[in-house]
Amino acid sequence: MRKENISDAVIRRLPRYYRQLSELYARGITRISSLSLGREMGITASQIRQDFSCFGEFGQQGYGYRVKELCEEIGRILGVDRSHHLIIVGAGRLGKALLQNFPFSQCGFAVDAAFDSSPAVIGSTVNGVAVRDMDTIDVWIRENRVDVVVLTVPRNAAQEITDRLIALGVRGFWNFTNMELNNSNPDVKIEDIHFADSLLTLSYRISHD
Amino acid sequence: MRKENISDAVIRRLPRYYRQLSELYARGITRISSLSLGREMGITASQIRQDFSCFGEFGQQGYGYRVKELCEEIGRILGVDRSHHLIIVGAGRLGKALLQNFPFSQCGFAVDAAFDSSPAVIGSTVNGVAVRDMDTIDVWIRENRVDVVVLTVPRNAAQEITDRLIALGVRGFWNFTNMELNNSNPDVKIEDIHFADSLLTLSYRISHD
DNA sequence: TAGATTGTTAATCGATTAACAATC
DNA sequence: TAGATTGTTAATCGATTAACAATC
Repeated sequence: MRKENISDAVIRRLPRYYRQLSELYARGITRISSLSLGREMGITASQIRQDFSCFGEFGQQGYGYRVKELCEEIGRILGVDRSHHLIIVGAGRLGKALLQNFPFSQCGFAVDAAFDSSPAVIGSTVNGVAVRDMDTIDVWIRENRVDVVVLTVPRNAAQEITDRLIALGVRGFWNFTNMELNNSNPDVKIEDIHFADSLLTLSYRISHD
Repeated sequence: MRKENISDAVIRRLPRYYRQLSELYARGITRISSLSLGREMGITASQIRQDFSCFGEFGQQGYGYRVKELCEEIGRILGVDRSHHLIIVGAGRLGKALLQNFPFSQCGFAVDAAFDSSPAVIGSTVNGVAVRDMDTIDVWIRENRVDVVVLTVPRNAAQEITDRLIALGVRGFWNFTNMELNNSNPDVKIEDIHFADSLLTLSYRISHD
């Protein structure tokens, strides 16, 4: 039974399913049951079937799921096939490291440009992506499709730049600034990467039990 | 009422409380009620009081919480005051970027060394930290305290290196390899940073609703 | 003292798990 | 056909919220 409202917990499991199924496919495995997929991932077969059933009926009774088809299906649900357009705002060390290392295209994202306000990097090219003057971002966004902005600017500039980009119509932010960004517009989606929170969680777990 | 078993959901909120309280303290605010803290963070006062009560009684009826004390208390719970010892395994772009940018000391971690197997980086120093030969890591771990290993090695080497480090007694891993690491030892704590999962979650949310 | 706000118990809500009829 | 495994409904479990006596 397809649902209209998918819970956050389910959504956050989708990339894991996608990753696991891609690996199974790479290993040459063509079919899998919820039971064995669950064993590999450390979750119950029940949960897997519940999760998938939010989006449709992808399996066959008595057989299981076809790995390739299910993987593609989940990819479509995640939007991997949509070739979203993305720009990087802040071409410091972190911005550059992402440009050089992160497989944006595998996630369905085309990196169209990077922006920075430092003359030291403006005009340079990182991994085939031109670094442009931050002052020209307004024009650029009006003339180009931008689905997601990767925020790798300094903490203190983060909120101001975000407000400006939202006003220009940007609706997706991948936030590396370690700042909790304020935003009242429900159409704006912000996904935070909080390195410190992650490390502190680990710190807690090695300090206790 | 102090609890023995703290849920994962609570633990993952602790760094957020810590961050928020640090900011309040920096702003010069000395006291806060669960109600106003909740407003700032977008969670209910009830949840805040429940969360804190897992660890002790930090507030005063009719008054609220002293920001400085509560912040320090949560810091202690997270282990920020313990000066944990950490090494970086894999001094490629990502490892270097973390060394240069991440405030390990603010999280209570001392970075004692980095390791890599490439002669191009062995012997160099990144942000004051020496990059050593991966072949010498066994000896090093035996002679030095290592609470956490930051894993920034290539995907295909990740599992093998992890197994080796676990055998050497390492119990905490901050995993940037984008691999699901297998581990059967319940004392070993692994905290994953899955960039791709995060971006795909964002992709889903901008593609739907 | 009166007002405010805690810590905690009880009620609600939502997510996970179990069970099973449907069917490949 | 018999066995396997799905999709879905019902039961359970856990986490969040509400309520309130205790008390600063």
